[in-house]
Amino acid sequence: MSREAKVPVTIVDVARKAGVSTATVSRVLHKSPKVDATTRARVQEALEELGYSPNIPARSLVTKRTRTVGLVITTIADPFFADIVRGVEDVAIENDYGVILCDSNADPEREMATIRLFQEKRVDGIIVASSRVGDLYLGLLEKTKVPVVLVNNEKTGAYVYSIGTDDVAGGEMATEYLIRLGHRRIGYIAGLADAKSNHDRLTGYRQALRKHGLPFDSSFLAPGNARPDGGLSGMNQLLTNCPSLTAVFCYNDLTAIGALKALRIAGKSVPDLVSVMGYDDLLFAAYSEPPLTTIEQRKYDLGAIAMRMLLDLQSGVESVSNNVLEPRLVIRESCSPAKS
Amino acid sequence: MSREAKVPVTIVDVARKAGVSTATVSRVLHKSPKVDATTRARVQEALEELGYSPNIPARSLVTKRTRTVGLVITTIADPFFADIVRGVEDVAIENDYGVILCDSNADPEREMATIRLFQEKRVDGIIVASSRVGDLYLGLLEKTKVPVVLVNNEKTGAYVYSIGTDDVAGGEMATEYLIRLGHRRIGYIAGLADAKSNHDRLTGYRQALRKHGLPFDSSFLAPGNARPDGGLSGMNQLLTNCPSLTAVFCYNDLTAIGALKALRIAGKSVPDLVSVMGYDDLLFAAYSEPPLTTIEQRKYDLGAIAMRMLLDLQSGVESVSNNVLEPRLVIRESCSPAKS
DNA sequence: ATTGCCGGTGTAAACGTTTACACCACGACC
DNA sequence: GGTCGTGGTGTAAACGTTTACACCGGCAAT
Repeated sequence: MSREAKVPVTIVDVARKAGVSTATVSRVLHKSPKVDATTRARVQEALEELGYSPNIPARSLVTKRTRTVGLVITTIADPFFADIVRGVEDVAIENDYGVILCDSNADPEREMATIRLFQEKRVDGIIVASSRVGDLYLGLLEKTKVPVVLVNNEKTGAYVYSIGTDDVAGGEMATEYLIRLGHRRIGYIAGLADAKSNHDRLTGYRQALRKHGLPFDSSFLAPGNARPDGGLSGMNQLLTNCPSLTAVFCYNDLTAIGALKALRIAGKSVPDLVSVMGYDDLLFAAYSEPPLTTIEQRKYDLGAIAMRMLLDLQSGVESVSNNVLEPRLVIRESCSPAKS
Repeated sequence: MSREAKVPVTIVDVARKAGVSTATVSRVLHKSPKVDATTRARVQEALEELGYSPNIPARSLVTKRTRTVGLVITTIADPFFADIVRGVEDVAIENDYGVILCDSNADPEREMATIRLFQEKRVDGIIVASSRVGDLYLGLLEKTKVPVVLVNNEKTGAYVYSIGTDDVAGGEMATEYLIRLGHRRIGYIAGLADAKSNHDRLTGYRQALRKHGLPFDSSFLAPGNARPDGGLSGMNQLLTNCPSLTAVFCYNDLTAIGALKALRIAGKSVPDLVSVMGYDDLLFAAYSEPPLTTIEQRKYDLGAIAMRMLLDLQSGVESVSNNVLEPRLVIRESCSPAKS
């Protein structure tokens, strides 16, 4: 306003202006009770007038807290991770934390660069939603003691916590629904082979089969890559190898839209000739043709809870180390009773 | 290895171990040429053995550079922004920069919190891909002198630079293609009303109409929100108000998939009865039913270039202040010649 | 009236770097 | 044999905070 703010206003400028020491300024900044009301007011005013903005890096130097967390995900291009990011961020910003994002793209070199960056920036915690990587990080945290929370990838170890969806339950739920609809020959199009979530969903699938006395046939399995193109090629493979399939469970919704496209090209109508089940319940699942029956994960909550765990860890609250959220079946139109 | 690293290894630990001063250690860290080869080797070794990791916040205190940029986007849930984020990040990490991400969600309160956070963290630059917000930021940067680059939202001002797609060309290109296919009554489903990109695309649409001597009819315009639900309701409105439309240009692909769904529900087949044009060329545009004809934006490059501009600004290179990328028409199957 | 306590405040050290400046030894030049 | 670089190194101040500790003055208790 009247006062023209010199670019970097420091605590000593404020102190001088208010006629107090820097210690006192610092105290009012931290709402310490041990400062007289009138002094506080005077400082408050100086703060305003000068347009003071605390220098967090400087503060970090002495407090050893940066109010920053690192978040590494497989790829932001997958809307599933986008929602996780939203969750993390919302609770971070509520608590005046910043989030440094890195998508690893499953590139090991990139991952190492990310770790190094997080270390050098002295982040207060790390959230890893990149299932492939989990293991790599164990080394890091042993040394740096920075708390890590893993999303959808529980692991054990000191300073390691996790939050995830019960993917075996999800896989079972999906498969069981298909079985209930009368399907007997059900395929599975996989995600990234080394992802825990892929492994778990497949386990759920096999569990459901067993539970209903259905044989497991490994030729019903097709590889995928958690992306539409993988769903497309996986479905094509299934179509040529096992034309008798009447339903297919896809690792995720992205895979499913690829499968849908393959089916469309092959002229097999969905769900009349083959039923398609997704996983994740992404936004567009409701908009595909036909709308996708899928398993909902609480993506946003996965992120929000992960961040909250980190916050608790900061403040010394010892939170549970392994959290799991239940998946939920969302019925739309891509699955129908098997023709007998 | 043999040496057990004490958790926070500082430059003085290294100096002691190598028998040199901290200044020398700092010099080898920065590859200063003015250090003897044998000394350098000795320091190098100490560095390794101690597992030293520089403390960036501490460094920032003296250099006044944090190697961090702030990125604010409308919402990470829109894959368009996800790609921008990827672009920013890729070039950031290549240059050892960190990116603090914030999605504003078009919430003004949230936006202010974001700005404050960026300020306090003393970011070296800010990238704004949240068109609505641009203006808000002008105030901030006047004071802090931190360089800002705006994506798809050029503005003028000191310290403000921009990179964007030529949206009026894009809008014109889209509309013109429909006109060439013989369409005469073409609707437009809008995005966020106050977004520059929405305004520009609409301008392009009107320009194409005028160019081909077609009248502009404001009842052919429907509101949207840049999301599928807005596309759905916008299309429904068009369907009831102007049943004679044979084509519709959508603000973006997300809007288009909503429109596609509305059309499907109404039993109007695409593209036979009505042609649908999108914008952005998101990944799933190739997977929708029918595959979407759309205008491609170089989303990734938008982000990458923005980050590069910031980097140039840091190093004093005076880069051009207003960059624009050309859009491109991607023909798939959602548009066909008008039935006469 | 002395003592003790305590609310309120200031002093100064510490955090981990970078860097201007001073210094030293040594060889080259005159 | 001085003088002058000059390559290599160390010293110490600075960056903006927080916080342990000391200090002071006044009030209550004795």
